[in-house]
Formats: sequence, C-alpha cells, structure tokens
Amino acid sequence: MPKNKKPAGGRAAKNFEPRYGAKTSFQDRKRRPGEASGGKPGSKSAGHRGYRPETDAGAPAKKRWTAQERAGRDEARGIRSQARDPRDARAPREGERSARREYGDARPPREFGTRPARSFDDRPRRDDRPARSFDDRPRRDDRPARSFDDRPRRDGDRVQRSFGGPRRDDRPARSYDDRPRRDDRPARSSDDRPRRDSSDRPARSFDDRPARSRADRPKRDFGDRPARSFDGPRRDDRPVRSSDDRPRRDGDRPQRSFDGPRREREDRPNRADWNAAPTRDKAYEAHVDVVHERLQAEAIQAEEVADVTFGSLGLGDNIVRTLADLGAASPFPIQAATIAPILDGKDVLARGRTGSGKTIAFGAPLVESILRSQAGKRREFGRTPKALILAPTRELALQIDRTIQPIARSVGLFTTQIYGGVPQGRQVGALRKGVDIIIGTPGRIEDLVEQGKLDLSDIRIAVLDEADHMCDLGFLEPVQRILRRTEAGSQKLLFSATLDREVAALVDEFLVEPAVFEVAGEDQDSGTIDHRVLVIDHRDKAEILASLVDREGKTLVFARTRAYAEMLAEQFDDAGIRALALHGDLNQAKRTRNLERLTSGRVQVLVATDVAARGIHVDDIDLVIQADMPDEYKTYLHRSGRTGRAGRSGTVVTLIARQRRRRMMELLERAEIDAPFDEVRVGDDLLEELSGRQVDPVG
DNA sequence: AAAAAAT
Repeated sequence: MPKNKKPAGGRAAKNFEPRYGAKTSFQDRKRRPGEASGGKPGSKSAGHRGYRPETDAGAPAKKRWTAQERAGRDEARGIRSQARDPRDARAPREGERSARREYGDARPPREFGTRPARSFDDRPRRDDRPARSFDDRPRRDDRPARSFDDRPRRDGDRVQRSFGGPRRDDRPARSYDDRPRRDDRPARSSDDRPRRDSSDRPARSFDDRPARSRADRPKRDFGDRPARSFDGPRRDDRPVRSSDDRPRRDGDRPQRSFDGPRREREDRPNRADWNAAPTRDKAYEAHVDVVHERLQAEAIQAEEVADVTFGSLGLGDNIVRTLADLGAASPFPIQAATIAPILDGKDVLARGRTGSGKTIAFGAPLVESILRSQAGKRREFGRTPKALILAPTRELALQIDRTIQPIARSVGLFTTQIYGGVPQGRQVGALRKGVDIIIGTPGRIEDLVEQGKLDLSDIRIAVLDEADHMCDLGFLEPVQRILRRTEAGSQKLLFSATLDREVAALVDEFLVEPAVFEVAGEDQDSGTIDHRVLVIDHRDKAEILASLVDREGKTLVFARTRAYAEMLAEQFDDAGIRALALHGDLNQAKRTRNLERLTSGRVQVLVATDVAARGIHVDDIDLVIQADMPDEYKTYLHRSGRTGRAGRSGTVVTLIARQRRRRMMELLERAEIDAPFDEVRVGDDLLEELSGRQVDPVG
C-alpha cells in the first residue's frame, strides 16, 4: 500500500520544487491547507478524524501556532511525503519495532500515538513571543502602521559613518594567493592602517605575527583562566603540531586542585596572568594580550547597565517595542555592551554566557543599522540582501530567525532562512523577491551562491553566531569563502559563549580593530546550574539513564554519536518513557518536529547529538544528562547551557566510567565548574533525587 | 564524532 494516497503528496520532495519556485511562498501557504483534503487533520469532511466545523464560535481564533511551530510546519511541509513514515530513516529496525506492536503492545506508536487531533488550542502559549508569526512574508495589514517618519532621525550624522568613514577596502590584502576578492587592497600594516575612530586603541598587527605555530610558544601559566579566553586550539593553518609539550589538545593547562571555593570572583583574579605572560614570541603574545586587555577593559558590569534602555542605546521605537513584545524589556548586559558599537559600525567580538541574550545583542542593532542604511530608499523587488547571519546548525538558524524576524518586520525589513535539508525553491523564491537579511548555514548558502541564486556582494554586516564553532575544521573554510564574498569592508560580528583563540583565523583576515566584550562576573557556572558527575559501572548505564529520565519535566540527553542517540531514544521508549531523537541522520522535517515536540511539551525527553549542544533554546529544560562525557570543555559548557537559561535553575548530570574520572576533572576545571563526583549504582536514592522524583517517604 | 549541500 502506498504510503500516501494523495497524488501530489506521494511524490518525492524535489518534485515540489518547481511549484514552490513558480509562485510566492505566501501564496503557496495560503492554498495548501485547502487542498489538504486527503485525510489530513483539519479535513472538511465530517467523517474524518481531524474534522472541525468551519465556524467554531467558542474556540479561539487561528492564533494557534507559535512562530516556532509554524516554522517547523512549513519546513516540514515541503518534504511531508518523506516524513509520512516516522521510521523511514531507520528502516533496519522497522521489523523489530512493528513486530513488537503486533503482539499486543498496548503503547501507542511512538510518533503519532499521543498526538492530540491536531488541536493546539489548549497548548500553553508562549507569552514571550509575538502572537503573530509569519515565517515568510507579512500580510499587508499586519505591517506596522507607523512609518519611518516618526522615528527619531538620527541618521543625519551617522548613517554615512560606517560607509563614509575609513573604508576597509583600502585594506591590504595580506596574501594574494587564495583571496580572489581582496586583491584590491593595499598592503596592511599596523601603522598606516586607517583608524576607525580616534580612540587610543593600539593597532594590532596580525600580519607580521609569526606563523602561529605553537610549538615554540612558551608555556604560560594560565592560572585558572583557561582556554576560554582566546586560547583555544588553532586548527586552521597549523600544520602538524609537534607533540613536544602538548600531549592533549588543551593539555597544556596546569592542573589545579579542587580545593578552594572557586565561584567567588575574587578567587579567580588570574586573568592578569595573561598580561604577565612571558615575553618570548613577542608578537604572538602581543596579540593575545591586546585582545585580552580589551576583554578586561570593556567587560561590562551588570550594575552599570541598570538604567540603560534599548532606546538610549540607539534603537528606534519600533524595534524597542518589538523587543518588549519578545520579552526583552530592558537590555541584558551583553546587549547593553554591544548594541552601540555595532550601530557605530565597529567589528565586534562578544562573549556572553549561554542564555544571556546574544541573539538580540547582535540582531537588534543589525536591523537598526540596515534600516538606517536603507533610509529613504524603496524596497525594490529583487534587491540583494544586506546582512547575513551564519549559524552552525539548521535549528539554530531557524531559531535566530524567529527572534530577528519580528524585529526586522517591525521596521519593514525582510528576512529569510537559507539552510539545507529542505527544498531550495522557497528560499530561492524569497531571494528573487528580495530580502534584506539572510540567516542560514554555510552549506546551502554556498550552494546558492554557486548556483548564482544568491548574491552576497552587498552584504554589509555579517554575523557569526557560535563563532568559535564556525572555525572548527570543516566549517572554517566555507565560512571564509562566504565572508570573502561579502562587500569589501563589511562589518563583522563574532558571538559565542566560548569565544577563544580559535576565531583568530577569522579575526586575522576579516576584522579590523574589533571591539571585544564580555560580561564581567557572568561566568558560566555563576549560579543557576547544579552540576553533578555520576561515576558508574558501564553495565549499569542503560538502566541508570532510564531511571534518570523517568521523571516530570523536560530532559535533554546528549549522546556522542547519532547511532547511540537513536538507540537511547528507543530504549527509553521501550521502557515506557516517550522519547525522541535529534541528530543529523534524521531528515530535516523530523529534526524540526522532534525539537518542536520537546518545546511544546508533547514529549519530555529528547536524546540528541551535539547538534543540539549550541544555541538551541527550549524554555524549561531542567535536566541535562550527558550519557557520554563531552570531549571538550567548551562542549560541556554549551550542552549544560541548554538548561538554566535566563536565570532559571537546572541540573546537569554527566555519566562517566571510573577510568574517566581524571579526564573529567580536568575538563571541569577548564570549564571552571565545580561538580561533586558520586559513585552510583542502579537503584541508588541519588538517582531519584536527581531526577526530581520523591524518594518514598518511609511510612 | 558531529555538523554543514545535494547527489
């Protein structure tokens, strides 16, 4: 029996593309619900299970979808036919699973069983999102009535600034070999480089820095301020690292004992150690030190920003209002720090802990900036995008757009998502009509550029979210190629919770006199997250995991591989705990849907690979379990940052085998996290406690 | 090992 009787729906996804490309996505969206008569929920026929009367007086109007749900639905729609069978990506296991159901497993099928008949009416609304959410074009009547005229005009002396000031295209190309687009630039030296402002910042010289080989670099005492501060491993141009003094990747860190209390800031003053670094390899040290000096100089104290408002930072009324709608009434410290310099056209490096509001920190000023540069111009059909935001995963790109889009929309700018795993027709269609801001992942962006369907040459602001990750092997080169295609001298913004030296590859080539920000005292472990390490016997692992996961509240489990993530989700499911997986082996429709199901609370447990480690925001995950320990402290910080967001509390539990204790301690030390280690066996009360279940009171 | 483009 065919999986889908509906003729159109049964075709392969790519067959939809001509249709998507042929008309606007908005028209497309309007039509499709009407044509969904093939038994889909929402059917017009009274016999169908999803039937609902046309006029439903008592029911709330159609404001049922949050932006995220809508986005997920629309993305999924293009490949719905593929998604029809929830297990199609795991064909090998199909027999086993269906067999189980056949002999009377009472539990409903995992994917669709508990799905309420498509009614989202009673789903808790997320009040931090604007009720209206259009993932593509706004309806005309939804555009803000106010025109640009009532905005305070501050563009008089500033709009030209970033483009009329010292242009960066007179910037020198450092090497002519592989940089096609930069050969118009004169040689750059630290002396004659145009200053962007009259500040007394030392000009940094990246160019004459000795090849960044670290082999001969002096060992420095990093105190307790490890790689987080621009000291990450470089992977770009470094050939083979001699193993002289660095047995592991970040193994040059001194061991520090877990003795004293470490959370007080007074106890970790050793940032100064950076500046007191040995003098060998001067230029290299100079680079590190300059960056770090700025980190200190421009660190923002939370108290200082208490009475700053978004308006006073230079954002227009519409944007300020939209931010309030998004739940951002007044700026978080990272936002207070970065908005003004971004509006000033500066390149910015910013580090803010997970969940500290980085998206708005770059998104709001980006929109404002693009708006100013467009002031007085018509929105032309087919205009080229002016801003680009790059993210390492599709889910993150989607999420960023969910935040940026309402902000952009409030001032009449358009955004579109450009990422893989979905038909490109919609995306290309949007580009053809003209968008101002694109948000996406590197692969599809490059793809469309090469196909001549995306022109980056007018991009004047480029943002890298999770910038250090974007410098990982495999990401760096595409990112470089993309950035080289942006407008000469375009403004670059690099954000991450773990911004470190890994970004130097990009800083060297693309950033000029960057301003660097971090939020003082906002260390990753300051407060809201409780970290625990469970030392377990490998044989107990599955049972212990199941025990931890069997709970109220949302749980995110991290596994190292896709296969293990899939296996764990199945194991939990088999144990009667509904769980879904999120990893790169799933098609995008399932990825989007499974994440949405955790967000909406329809499933409490999600087992993910590191695809979910960074940036993904789900409101109320209160337990993160690392079924496999991360192999990098940065990964630990990002994974654990999925809980304890925006000041909420959360618990992070990491399972390790006994022989990993040493390594785990080192990793936590680098992450500057204190966590008790406990040996645990199946049935221990600690498991009950950590899962939040009540230990049975002895009656 | 994972992620990111299809094919």
